[in-house]
Amino acid sequence: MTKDKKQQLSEAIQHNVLTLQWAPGQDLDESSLSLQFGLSRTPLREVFRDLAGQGFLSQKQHRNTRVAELSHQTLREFFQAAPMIYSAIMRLAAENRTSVQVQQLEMIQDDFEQALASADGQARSLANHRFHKQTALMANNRYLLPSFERLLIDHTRIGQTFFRTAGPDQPMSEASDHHRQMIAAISACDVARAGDLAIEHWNLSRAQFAQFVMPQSLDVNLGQWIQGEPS
Amino acid sequence: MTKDKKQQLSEAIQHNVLTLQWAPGQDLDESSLSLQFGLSRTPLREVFRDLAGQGFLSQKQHRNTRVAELSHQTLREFFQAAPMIYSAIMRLAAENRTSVQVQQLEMIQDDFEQALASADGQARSLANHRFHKQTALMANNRYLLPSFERLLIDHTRIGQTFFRTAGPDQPMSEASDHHRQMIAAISACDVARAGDLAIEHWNLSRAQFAQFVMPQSLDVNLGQWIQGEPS
DNA sequence: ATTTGTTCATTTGTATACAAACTGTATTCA
DNA sequence: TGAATACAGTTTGTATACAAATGAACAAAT
Repeated sequence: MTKDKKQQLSEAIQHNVLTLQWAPGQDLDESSLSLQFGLSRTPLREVFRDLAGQGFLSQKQHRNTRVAELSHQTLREFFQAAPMIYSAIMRLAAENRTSVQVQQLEMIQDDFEQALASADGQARSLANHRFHKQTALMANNRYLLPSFERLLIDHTRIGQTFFRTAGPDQPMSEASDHHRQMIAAISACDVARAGDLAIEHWNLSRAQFAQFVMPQSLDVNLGQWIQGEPS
Repeated sequence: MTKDKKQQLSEAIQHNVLTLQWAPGQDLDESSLSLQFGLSRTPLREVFRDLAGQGFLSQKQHRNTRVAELSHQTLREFFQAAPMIYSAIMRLAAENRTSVQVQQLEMIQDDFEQALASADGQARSLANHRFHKQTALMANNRYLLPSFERLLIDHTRIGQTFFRTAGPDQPMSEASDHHRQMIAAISACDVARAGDLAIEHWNLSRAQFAQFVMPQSLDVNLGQWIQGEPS
């Protein structure tokens, strides 16, 4: 049972984008990818279009498809939207979750803790991604989902540095504690508590961002400077 | 300068979906549409995919593309998400707007008032759609935008009945007043006031929904009953 | 009489050839 | 030398032919 090739391609792209193996703004080549995945350009372009719609890639007329940019302006918009959406998703998850979904979330959290124990930054980060994606599934709201997923994509990309660098110590285990408390709140349908936890968890992330992102954001500005200067 | 055919097609589809000329759940035929618009199936399918990603259409593997459904469950999710997103967009619009955008919004509002004066329900509804879409542009946040646009699509579809039925009297002029006050708040960068107005405006909509939508929602349930019964 | 299986027509999905648009290089002219 | 332009090569966009999947009609069997 070889899984759908388009699905495989889509997941591979998502993986490469989320883990920063493909850098923000990086160009993608249709023909080489279609060769690599044994697909013709038509279905490949459909996958590109889907992923562009979801915020993984970005497309412009007659220009090559790129990995979605991650600029200074992007970060600003991110901070404006994230706390509200995260807490809303968490509240709705507590309200609408099914018990099966709670069990799945617990399994995902087990994976996350295992990943934390390992030294593999990508595994940690992706497990964290899956955890939050599952909460969004539990919230079960088609209107909020697209915004949340876009936030999560960039949150995961920004968090790469953090998950790669940090050991299995303080802030990591704090995040994991939050996850456990979230599961408890969601499981108990405690809407208010779930919302509060989202904010608390978010504040932890914000601290990480301040530490790890700002240098990168500086790099971006530097790049613009260099481009603007005479050679 | 004949505009891009794909663009034309996309706008035509959006129009038909928003005005309910194409009913929720209605099947679309690729070959007939591609004939009609003088496009081959390849670019047509790309437009379908885009619009499905934006929430106008819905697609499933090996099944024909349909107009996005509008079910009882959808409405429930709509009411859970709309107040929060609407007020957030309005607050951000007040924060981030440019003066050019304010001028554009005023022009759109003029169109809206003209449409109200006319008897054309579609024109009213679409003008209202454009007004709110412009506020979303002013909010200038790529994360919130997709959720807001999805909400607006279904808001406009649900509102069709209302805009078609009502005369140019009480609730209509109240909505228009709200728009004017929103423009003032946004123009003055009064973030809190803009957020409050969004809620107020939304409550007006909610009242309309209670009046006009519930019968439709009953129809849906009825349809399910009939299907479940032996003939 | 209802269910199960098979066939065929229709529709969706993919490959490929071709057309249009863009990018970089070289050449021309001031 | 420098700007503008024309050309070539590469990449994106479209048309079309073909393959795969689905659903409806009909036959067979329990």
